[in-house]
Amino acid sequence: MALGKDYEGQDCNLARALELIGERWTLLVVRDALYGVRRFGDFQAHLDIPRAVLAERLQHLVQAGVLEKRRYQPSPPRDEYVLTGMGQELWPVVFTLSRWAKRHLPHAHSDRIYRHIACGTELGAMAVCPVCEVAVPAGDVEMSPGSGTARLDHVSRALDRPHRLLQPVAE
Amino acid sequence: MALGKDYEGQDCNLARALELIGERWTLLVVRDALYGVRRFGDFQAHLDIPRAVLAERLQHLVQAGVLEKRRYQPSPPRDEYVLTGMGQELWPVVFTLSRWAKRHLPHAHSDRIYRHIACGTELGAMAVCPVCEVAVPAGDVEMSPGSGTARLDHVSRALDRPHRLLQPVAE
DNA sequence: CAGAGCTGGTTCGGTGATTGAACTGATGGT
DNA sequence: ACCATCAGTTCAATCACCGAACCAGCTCTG
Repeated sequence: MALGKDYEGQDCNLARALELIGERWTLLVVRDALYGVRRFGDFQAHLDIPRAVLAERLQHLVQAGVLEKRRYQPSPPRDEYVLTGMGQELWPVVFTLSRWAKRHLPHAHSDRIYRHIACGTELGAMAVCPVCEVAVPAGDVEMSPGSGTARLDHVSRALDRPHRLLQPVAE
Repeated sequence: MALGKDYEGQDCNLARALELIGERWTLLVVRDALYGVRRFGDFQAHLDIPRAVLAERLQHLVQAGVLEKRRYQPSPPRDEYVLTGMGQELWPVVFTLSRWAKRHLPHAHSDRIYRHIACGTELGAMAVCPVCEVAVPAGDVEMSPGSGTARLDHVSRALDRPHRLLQPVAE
């Protein structure tokens, strides 16, 4: 969002959360991270976001402890951004909101399907597996794309195959 | 946020949802509506939001079908904004995000407590009642304020007493 | 009946965030 | 030496947000 960025007067958990992940693009960055996107260029290609904004958002998320910046090769020095435990626990938020949109917003096409890997069942309300009756964490979820994407970048193509959440997208 | 407002390239439910409720203030308006705030002046007093922005957000939410504008007195003509079914189903989103903030963000004080009215149990993950084992809709939730608010407006004071969600705040 | 007050907005100039395009810098491949 | 890749940074123009002031319909009070 273009937000002035704080909600100072609101002494409320929700407002605190929104100061962090309520900024424009931020929750989509988290979603991509859940999908296994880790590199600056991959976020950029998939989200089509101005590089300056992406850099700023990643830095915020690292500062807040949602992402961790981690060197994956020494030379040339390259870093990747990986979700921390705290970041992974945003999965229910992302899932719940996405599910709401699917049920209530008209133009929500491209419905990806999320299954509990242990049993293959599609997740129900609140990211709970209706068979196992447990809340399924992101790492135990497989995503299969619904109708395929209209995007052509390499990240979108990689995500067009069934894919375990948090697993790095194949290059 | 100052958000540009669309995420055109993202053929994704989440992006659709964020185009609507991802704008600055919007989710706080929904939260207040869940708390039973209905009138323009009450939203304004409680959120401390510029009136122009509030007017625009309310209009968006009405257009999208999240809120309904309803005349509550003929003369002088006065309207109130009430959550539709679609709007009420944002409760799990609000609860999940609020709970995440409470668990993971440092300065999340003022933790309100949410109980299942039928049995008095505090809600667990995903807005599920741990005793009854059902997902509790907003109308069956009672909120009690945790540590009391720092705000002095009449809406905050009204919400400082235990209160059933969706029930209009007493004037 | 004049004037003040309440509710629910709209208008407006100034500030700050976002955008896209161009540029940098370190490194590696040929 | 030359080109390419990755991960950013810089910059001018645009857009959204901000707060304060203004407005309109109606009612209440003196």
